[in-house]
Amino acid sequence: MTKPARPARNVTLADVARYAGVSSAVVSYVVNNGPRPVAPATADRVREAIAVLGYRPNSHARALVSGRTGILGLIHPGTANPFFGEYNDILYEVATRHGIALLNTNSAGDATTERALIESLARRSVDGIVVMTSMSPSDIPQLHDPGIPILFVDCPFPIPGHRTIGPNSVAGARRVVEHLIVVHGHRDIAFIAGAAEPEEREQGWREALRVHGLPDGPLVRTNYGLDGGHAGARTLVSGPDRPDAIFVASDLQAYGALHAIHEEQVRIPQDVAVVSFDGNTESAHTWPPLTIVRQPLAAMAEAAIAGILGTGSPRHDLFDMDLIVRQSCGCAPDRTDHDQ
Amino acid sequence: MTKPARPARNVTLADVARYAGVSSAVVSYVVNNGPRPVAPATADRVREAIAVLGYRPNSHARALVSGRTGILGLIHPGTANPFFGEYNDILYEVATRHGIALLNTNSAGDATTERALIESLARRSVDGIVVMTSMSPSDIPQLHDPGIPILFVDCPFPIPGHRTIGPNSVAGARRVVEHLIVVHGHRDIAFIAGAAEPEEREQGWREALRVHGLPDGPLVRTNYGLDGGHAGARTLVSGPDRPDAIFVASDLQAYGALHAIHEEQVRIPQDVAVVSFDGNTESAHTWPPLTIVRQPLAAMAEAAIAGILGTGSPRHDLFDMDLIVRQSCGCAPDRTDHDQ
DNA sequence: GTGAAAGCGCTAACAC
DNA sequence: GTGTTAGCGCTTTCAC
Repeated sequence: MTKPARPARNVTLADVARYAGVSSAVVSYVVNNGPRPVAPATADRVREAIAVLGYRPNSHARALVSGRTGILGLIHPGTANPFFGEYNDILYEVATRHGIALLNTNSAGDATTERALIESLARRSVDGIVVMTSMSPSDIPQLHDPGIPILFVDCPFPIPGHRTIGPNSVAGARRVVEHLIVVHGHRDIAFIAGAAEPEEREQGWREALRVHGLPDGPLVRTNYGLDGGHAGARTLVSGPDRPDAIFVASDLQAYGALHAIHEEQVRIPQDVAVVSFDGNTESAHTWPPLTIVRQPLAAMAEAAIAGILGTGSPRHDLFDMDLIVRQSCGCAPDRTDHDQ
Repeated sequence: MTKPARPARNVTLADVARYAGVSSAVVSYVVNNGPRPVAPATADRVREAIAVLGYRPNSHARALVSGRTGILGLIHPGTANPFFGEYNDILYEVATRHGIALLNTNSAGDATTERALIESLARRSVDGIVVMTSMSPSDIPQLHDPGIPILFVDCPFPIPGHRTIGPNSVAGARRVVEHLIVVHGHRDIAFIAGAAEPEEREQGWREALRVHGLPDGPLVRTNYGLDGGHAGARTLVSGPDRPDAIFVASDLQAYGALHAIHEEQVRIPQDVAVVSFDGNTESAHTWPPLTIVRQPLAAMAEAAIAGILGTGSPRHDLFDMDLIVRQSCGCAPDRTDHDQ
């Protein structure tokens, strides 16, 4: 990556100062609107010099002096998963509103990679790190202090010494499963789980069943991808005792599940109802449109950025999820529901 | 993992030097493996000092001296769109392999925002910018030289003075439409277009029709989102003269289109075949699974990173797309096709 | 093989 | 209201 061909030397503050006939301090004051006042006429001259010379402050020099970079590290498990893609967009929007930029990295959902990324991001001297974590409680002990603030989002459990944010998964899962029970009268409700542990969604599913006096339904543990959902649903639906309904642990898995169920020529929701967890935009456009519990991404992103920028006192915050009823559970179609 | 009261001042090279009883130059040589040799014993002492003190080089000081940051700016239209989400992941993978980090920004598909982002990224002193561009040829004149290398990906047209990379959309579109004509004998093939201009996909569609002596089919111009595809397909399918088949300009629109067609109780592919353009992972799991032409993301990402890191001589490269046949066109199911 | 020292471009005391 | 200047932490030339 040899790239010398650029202007021999970049335009610096000193150049601007010379051109405007002022000191470099004044140029700095103008550029930063402070911390000291500058006479309007002088400021104009400086601004003109900046324009003429095409001056652009060197953010590294600035960071070196001020100690802050205006850049936050972000670790996600891959934006190919639309859930994290949407989360990423919202986090970006909030961060931008705060004038801060995001250095994106991809953990591929692996806790070890995630830890390495935290280290590497710290080395890049970011101001802090937001991680859509893939860690289990058992991974926590191996987490070293990177010397900069870290905040965990999409994190179901508290991490001592850190700010953590997540959806209230137990309540969310319970809510959508109870919809299946109470509104549609389903009694044999299966669960397609992800690989995570502990599994709050599983807990919510069990609670709903228990509270309504129902036995545990079948559980298939699989990966969080499309193919995981596909394989899981095929198993559940092709067997002799097909469940009345399936609660799927994530939208992505649900897309795969829908596919498998259609392949098996089983009707949704007549033969088997399907509901899922996350609430991607696309879940409104599957066939049939998915009934889901949605994570309040905007609120969580807001809290995350505020948290990492603020004092970040260790705390675990759970956000309530919204039930969005569409057709895959058996509810009547509503021509406008896909706009939600 | 309680935060062990952050050291008042960060550990610097000088601290390490002092601790190891050497000069700061030697520490630098050890840290960077050069440019001058260090005696093994000395190097070991230095490495120990680094470990003991928990020294972490300050990347900004380094960037200030070296003039390079190891960070590339990336502009995408939003990772909520899984196509760009996947593109983002692959670009990250390739960039990481080259030891460089990515500062992500979101243009929301708006050319004006995109230009502003280029400016703002340049101000952040990145080494270069990769743009998944949303510009039309008419936006080009307003593009100012940001003083750092820019490379445009997902760019259908050449931009004077810049390296541009894109899929061979005309050929790709033509290929999938010809599949509809040649293999399935469809004659009345509609097109759901995106808002882009010029529209190479439209051109490919027209070419396929023309070459086979078919009249132009109906065209619906809409936005690139799920709802655009939904509305477009509803229009096409609910009218009196429903086409035999629909070519949709992007996967995301196709998802919406599939939804609308199911809602209208029109069978796919028996009553209307659907094919689309991009090739997201999810397209293998829609119902029915989509026949698509796929963009060779890996190859394009490789070329993009190599291009921005290299000399970047202005050039326009088009990459051939792959036809992936699944069921939405009318081809027979294949139990393994969703693994593609 | 190692050390001294000159900056990289900027901010913010501090002096005037 | 403006100028002078001392660093921020690092790389690298140049002496030894």
